[in-house]
Amino acid sequence: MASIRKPHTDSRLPQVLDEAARLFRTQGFGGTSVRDIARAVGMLPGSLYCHFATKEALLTAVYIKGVEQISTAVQTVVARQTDPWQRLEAACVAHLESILRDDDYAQVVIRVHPADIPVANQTLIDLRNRYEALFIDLIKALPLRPKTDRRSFRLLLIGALNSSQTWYRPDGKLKPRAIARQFIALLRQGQEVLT
Amino acid sequence: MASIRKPHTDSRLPQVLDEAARLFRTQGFGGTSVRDIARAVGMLPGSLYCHFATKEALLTAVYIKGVEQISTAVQTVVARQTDPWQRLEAACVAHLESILRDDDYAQVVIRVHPADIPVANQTLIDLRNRYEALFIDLIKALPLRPKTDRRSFRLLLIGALNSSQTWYRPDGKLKPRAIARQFIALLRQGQEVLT
DNA sequence: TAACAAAGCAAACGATCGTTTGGTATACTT
DNA sequence: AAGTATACCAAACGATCGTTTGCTTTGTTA
Repeated sequence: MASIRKPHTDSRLPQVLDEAARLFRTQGFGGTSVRDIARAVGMLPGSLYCHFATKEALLTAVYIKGVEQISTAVQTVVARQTDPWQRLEAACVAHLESILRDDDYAQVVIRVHPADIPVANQTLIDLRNRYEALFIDLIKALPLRPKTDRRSFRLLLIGALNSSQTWYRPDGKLKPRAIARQFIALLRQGQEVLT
Repeated sequence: MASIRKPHTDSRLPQVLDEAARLFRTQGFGGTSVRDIARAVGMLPGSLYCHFATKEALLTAVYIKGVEQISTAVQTVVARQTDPWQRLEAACVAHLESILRDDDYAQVVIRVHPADIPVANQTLIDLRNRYEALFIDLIKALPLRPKTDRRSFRLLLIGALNSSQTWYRPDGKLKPRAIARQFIALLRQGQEVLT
């Protein structure tokens, strides 16, 4: 029988994750050294390795929490809607608010590209896909024209949403809600029944 | 009067650019060392600095060539079409073929994010924008519904196109032509006049 | 043909990187 | 109360990084 020990109550692991997420988001993975993270928390660089075997393992932990949090955010707002299009738009709003404004962890998931982290590449891709699977279901429920390729629809929408990180400015005109509304409108009006 | 001297004919500058583009594309900017590039060309690391003051300056040179080449590719195919929608679709096909298949330089422009290169950030953004301006004109010529926000239209489309680099597989079903056709179809049918 | 400048070699510099090792204090378990 | 594992400190290791310096070769210009 394996007995489970409680960890020390004074562990600074949560703060390590928070600062890592904040720094990875602002400076990228390669642009952030383990010394940066340690300094932000107020500990020594080597101490980080009590919690993580490698820098990539720390990134993976941030990634996991990011996927969890954005998944929760999306599912929460989706549950409040019944109409398929409104559910999708609500998902897009929550997605954008997470990766543009609210959530350092979620921002890392989009900002840090798996292709740039060879040793954790497939792990990070799997985590991304686990989240994007939510959109597969949302789009499956959409009343689209016959012969519409739902995969293309999803790749178009998610690609556009994630790319907003490159041009979004907090002081700009387009806020997350407006972006989602515009994108969904452009896609939705193509699916309306011709009368 | 400034006299112009021809550079040495045996300069390996072109090969340096080629190998840099190839390595930046496959391994990213941070994942490629100047030693990697020098070794690929067959010269010593320090010799690169006869041509470039910094590693970022080398990246910028690759970026410039990438923007030039993809601009040329797009403008060439666009010129063959007259219908606004066909012009846009032709542009998307050329864009995708460049960044997914044909052009190491163009791939670097999309693959390497300005946000990850602080010292050249604005320069790289400006180069990207110079290219994307082509799409502003193409979209301006589109017969869209009244009140359609053309900026959102452009951000949606270009974001989706560029994101294809993260999921595109050369042996997959969706080739560049098909991706462009699908994306344009999804956007175009929303603009058709209701009868 | 003499002078000059570009291209590259050879070797190293200083800095920074991720990580390791060994010791210590503390909190939890039994 | 004794034992044990966790969390962190302190200090350093080895590797790799972008870059610099001084010299040599070579092609171009005048």
